[in-house]
Amino acid sequence: MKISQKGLYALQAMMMLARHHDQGAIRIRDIAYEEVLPEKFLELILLELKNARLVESVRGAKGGYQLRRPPSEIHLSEIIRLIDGPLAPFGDAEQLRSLIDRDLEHRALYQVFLEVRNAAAKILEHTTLADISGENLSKPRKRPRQKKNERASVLPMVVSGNLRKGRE
Amino acid sequence: MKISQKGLYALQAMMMLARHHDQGAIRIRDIAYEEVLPEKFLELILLELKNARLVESVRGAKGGYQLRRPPSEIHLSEIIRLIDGPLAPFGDAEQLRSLIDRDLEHRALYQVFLEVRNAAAKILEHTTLADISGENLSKPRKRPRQKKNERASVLPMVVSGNLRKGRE
DNA sequence: ATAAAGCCTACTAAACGAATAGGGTTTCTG
DNA sequence: CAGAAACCCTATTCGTTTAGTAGGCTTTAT
Repeated sequence: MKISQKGLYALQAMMMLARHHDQGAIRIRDIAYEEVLPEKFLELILLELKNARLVESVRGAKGGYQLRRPPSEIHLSEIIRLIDGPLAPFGDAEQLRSLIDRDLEHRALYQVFLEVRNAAAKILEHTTLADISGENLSKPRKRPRQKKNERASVLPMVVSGNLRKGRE
Repeated sequence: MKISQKGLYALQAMMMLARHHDQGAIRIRDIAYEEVLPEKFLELILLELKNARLVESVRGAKGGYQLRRPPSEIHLSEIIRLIDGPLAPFGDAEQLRSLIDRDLEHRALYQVFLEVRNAAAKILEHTTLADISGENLSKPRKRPRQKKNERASVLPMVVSGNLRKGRE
């Protein structure tokens, strides 16, 4: 899966809405300004997010956008799938399963593709806006406590020694 | 990371060359025929694989292509990075690390992207052509034995109960 | 009434993806 | 040594996608 510029904008906008959750509707202009996104393009993205029922709009003067669910119940996978399509590196999961069944010659290759998509899904289907938007101001009633540097579960802290091999 | 049609062709061609490893050079036409790939397009791909020194060519009549290393020493990540670029879902690993350092607002998001890329890298940097090309005829001197259904390490056997949620 | 918002469709320029075309160069073989 | 058989390499094409921009329409607060 490739995340496009548009996909990144969508994620950033959603993070911003998560930060300002329970502050009522936020205007497109304010989101665009705060996140430094092209306003008209953002408008299209929010429209899409609204049609997918991830956000809701308030029309007319004093209108704007807000999340339809609490940040802790919106997974990154939902946003990414909506804007950039399936998580699999090639085709989608269903297609890969079918190829694994039918294309004996390349079965093992598609199996690897499916493994990659499952690894991505595992992460993105378990990470929510609450995990990444730095707004544990709302309901942080889980786990003992953590002074600063919250969301320790999501940030693997340096991710450890990394197989680096030239490019990438 | 998104694997393009071209990337898939490259992987298929390499798998084919792996199967016919130690049989000398194979003509483009034969690869194209056996794998059912557009011949002229495949030619470009092989040229690229040659320039990246993953394969070598024999020119003139009776010429063709062959792997430069044994299949067990060619990782899928090498082919994918060459043809389709970095494994990260957005930018590349280096860029993501830099964004994690510099963009405090979106730090956690980029961290998630990096996790996804690391998960993909872990799989693709550890899977070789030998693992997926079904040619354990060469040097199968590892692990006790396995009658049929070899390469058990690579095929997670159904991948277990899968978080399925509508699309993907 | 009017201004402030979101709604929605259309358009565009540039880049990318997937090929195709065709002549050039090298090498085997008779 | 003359073909023919291969790979070599650059250019071109055509359709799609990406990343926007434009602008009028509708709804609502004041």
